[in-house]
Amino acid sequence: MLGDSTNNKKRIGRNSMPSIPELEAIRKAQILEAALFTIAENGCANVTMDDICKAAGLSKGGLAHYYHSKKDLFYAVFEEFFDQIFKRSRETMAQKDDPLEKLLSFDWLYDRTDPDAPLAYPILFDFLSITVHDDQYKKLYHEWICNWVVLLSDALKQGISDGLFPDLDVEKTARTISSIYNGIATRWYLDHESHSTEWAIDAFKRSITGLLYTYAKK
Amino acid sequence: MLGDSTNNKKRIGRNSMPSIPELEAIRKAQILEAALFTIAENGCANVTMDDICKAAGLSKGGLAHYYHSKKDLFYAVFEEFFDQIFKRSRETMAQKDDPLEKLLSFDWLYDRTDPDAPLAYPILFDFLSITVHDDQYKKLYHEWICNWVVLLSDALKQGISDGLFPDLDVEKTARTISSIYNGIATRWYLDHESHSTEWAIDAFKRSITGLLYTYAKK
Amino acid sequence: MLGDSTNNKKRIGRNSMPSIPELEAIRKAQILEAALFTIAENGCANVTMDDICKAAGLSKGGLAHYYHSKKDLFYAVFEEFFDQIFKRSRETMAQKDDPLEKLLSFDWLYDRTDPDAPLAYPILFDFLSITVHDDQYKKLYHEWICNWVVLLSDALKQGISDGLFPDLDVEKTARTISSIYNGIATRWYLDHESHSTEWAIDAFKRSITGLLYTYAKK
Amino acid sequence: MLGDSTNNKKRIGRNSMPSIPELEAIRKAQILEAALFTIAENGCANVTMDDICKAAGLSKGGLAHYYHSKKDLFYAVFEEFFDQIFKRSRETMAQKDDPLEKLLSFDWLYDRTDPDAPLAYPILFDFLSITVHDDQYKKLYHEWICNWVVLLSDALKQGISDGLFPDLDVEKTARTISSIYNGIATRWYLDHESHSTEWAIDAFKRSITGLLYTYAKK
DNA sequence: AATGAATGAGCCTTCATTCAT
DNA sequence: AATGAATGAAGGCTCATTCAT
Repeated sequence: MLGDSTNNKKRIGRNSMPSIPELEAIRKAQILEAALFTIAENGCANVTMDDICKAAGLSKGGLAHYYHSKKDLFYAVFEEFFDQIFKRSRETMAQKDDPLEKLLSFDWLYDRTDPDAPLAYPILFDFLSITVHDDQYKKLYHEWICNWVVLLSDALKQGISDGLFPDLDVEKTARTISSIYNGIATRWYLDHESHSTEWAIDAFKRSITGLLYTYAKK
Repeated sequence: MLGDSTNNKKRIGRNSMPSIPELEAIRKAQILEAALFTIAENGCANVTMDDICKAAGLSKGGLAHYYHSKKDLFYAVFEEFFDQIFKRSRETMAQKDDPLEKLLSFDWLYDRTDPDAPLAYPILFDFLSITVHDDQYKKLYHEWICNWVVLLSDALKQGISDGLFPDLDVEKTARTISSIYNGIATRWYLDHESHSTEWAIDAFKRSITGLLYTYAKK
Repeated sequence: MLGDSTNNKKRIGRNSMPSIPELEAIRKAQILEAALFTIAENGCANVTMDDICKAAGLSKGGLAHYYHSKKDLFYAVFEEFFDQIFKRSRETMAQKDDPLEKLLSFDWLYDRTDPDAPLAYPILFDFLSITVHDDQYKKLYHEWICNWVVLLSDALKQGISDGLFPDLDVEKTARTISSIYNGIATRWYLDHESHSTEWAIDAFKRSITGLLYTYAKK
Repeated sequence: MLGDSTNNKKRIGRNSMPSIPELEAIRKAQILEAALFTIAENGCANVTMDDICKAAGLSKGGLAHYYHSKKDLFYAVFEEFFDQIFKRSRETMAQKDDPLEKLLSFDWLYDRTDPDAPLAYPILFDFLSITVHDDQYKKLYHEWICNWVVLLSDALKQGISDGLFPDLDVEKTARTISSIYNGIATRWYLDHESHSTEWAIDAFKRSITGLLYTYAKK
């Protein structure tokens, strides 16, 4: 999960330093987590380094010791975010055997009670709005999509070889499936009033099952 | 189109303006258009009031006379943006007679040579990232989606009564169609390298035609 | 004189604005003067923009309106400083008719009661220490020296044509004279305890009169 | 020479150091030398303690162990600098027998290929600009000048007793000579474009020989 | 209606110094 | 003796907003 610590507001005293060698990794993880929460809650545009310092229990200088600029830190947050989201996606998918169930295994992201939802969506929309004007972010987006397409492609290939799916254009299908997922997710998250979780899951299933046959090569 | 003036950067001489009461409307339109262009180019986070003043050919005080705060101005920009996008969508759809063609008439938004593309996408992503944290924006988003769903629903209803589409749940289908459109558009715009216009149009068509039958009531 | 205003600490009220068109020049002069005093008193290294704001009776933003960065402002201060010092030097020299007296007319700079002394020396030493590491400053230094050499050369030429000085290498002599002046001035200002004004004036005169004959071409 | 070590940037292994009481002297010398180089290269205003730590191959804490504040360290650097410069001056002068040659023996400081030049001048100008506002520095300057005047006075006295120089006011002459040297050196270093080494040496010789007779007591 | 000078809060960043280990 | 993590004050700069003209 994205925010796994139980005490993310605790001030870091000079005494509580865990031995030494992993300190940097530990601190960076603390900072990233604090930043993730803070950004998710308030939006990139409204988050100050001070906010993150407070959330991380560090002073300005302490934070600067690990991340040298706001830009660096934010980018690291997004990298970490995609890592974790992708990790969870892969794990969730791996728990299913049936190829179709694998494709549909992302519906945990349509779950408002899931602890990742209030983090993932705000982060994602901030990410996209930055990406429009930033090539480094564009590259990260591209890589994330690639990873995801590979994941979906594997499930599709398995379905084809199992004879469950028709012979279809795997990559294109995977890209379309993931796009649809994103489209429905956006709507579900931002206009909850008109888009229930049931609608989202249902729409996703219908779209995907429909697609499998439209993309059939013959 | 979103930016319709032909001389968007020209400084406006004070003398050549009509001293009539419509001056306010004229000035507000000038400002909105200038702001729209400026935001689209640089992103909300990077746009200053000064930037917009320059683009609008007005001074700080002049702009303040019409929009009393940055927040007000930006909200007005987004309102205007959705108005114009929706207007164009409706007009484009009205040019088609066939219900299916109506549903597919949005593919002008997958056209990189369309002058609206470099405006609409940046504005949209900025809008979404603000919406996450702002209820006023959430309301505007909701209304925009409603309008769009009505538009699509009309086409769907016509298709059903014409016997071209099966009897399906009109509203849900409309919501799903518009979500899919958004999902594909996001991908197409932000990862052009891997998502061609051909893919986008094709994916959109396949998804929609597939959907029409999955949503059939029986 | 370098600091000519009588009330350089007065706060600038919004009411006291003198008409309009020369406002920028007036403000810039106020700021430069305030900065000059502040730097002279505390040294570049210890002066903050806030100090200068206070001295100039302006807010941070007000100052930024006229000088966009500390670097810009400081450079402008040094430019102004050299302008004024040179202007005074030229005027003082012009008051003498005799060529030798012209060469010696700089002794006003060995006058501790002269209001320029406590400004000029601190500014000069700060300038030189920056110049070591800054090519833009080197250029300004070069130009200043050029101007001064021209001034001295004119006096030397007059002395030669009047038959008062031997035929000598004018430029080299001028450069040496000005260097000697600087050397003595430095000593006089920074080690007053051991270098009286009388010593300075006397040393300067002896050096110059001695020089006139060593530089004779024959 | 000012920077005498051959491996000025090499990191110092802790093990290879003698654990004897002279360690402190060794460390202090390392630090001073590193600081001298760093300040000369970048200027006091631009040098951080970190820069010096890196140059000295020590950590922040390690440096703090020997010099308790930046101010302390910098002052020690300037003390050391004057010591070394003076030492070299005295040795160079001692190599000459003729009193006039002794007076002129400083021309090694007009040598751009001399390894001390790029250190001595930057350090000197930084020193002077600090001295303006600091009484401790003023005292150091005063002492340095005293030492130098003594050195020159000895040569002058020898010249008088040898009958080579007229009977002149020794101290005043010494002060003037050293001032002239400084004046020419400043010019030579900071405006190389217009002041060649030949000019500097020549101007220095002419000034001094001229002086010897103007300062004659009768 | 329009200008733009002026404000001042707020932000990111730097850096000398401290201190537990 | 030496490290380097952490502090926190301070500084330069930005920018939305105000207001006299």
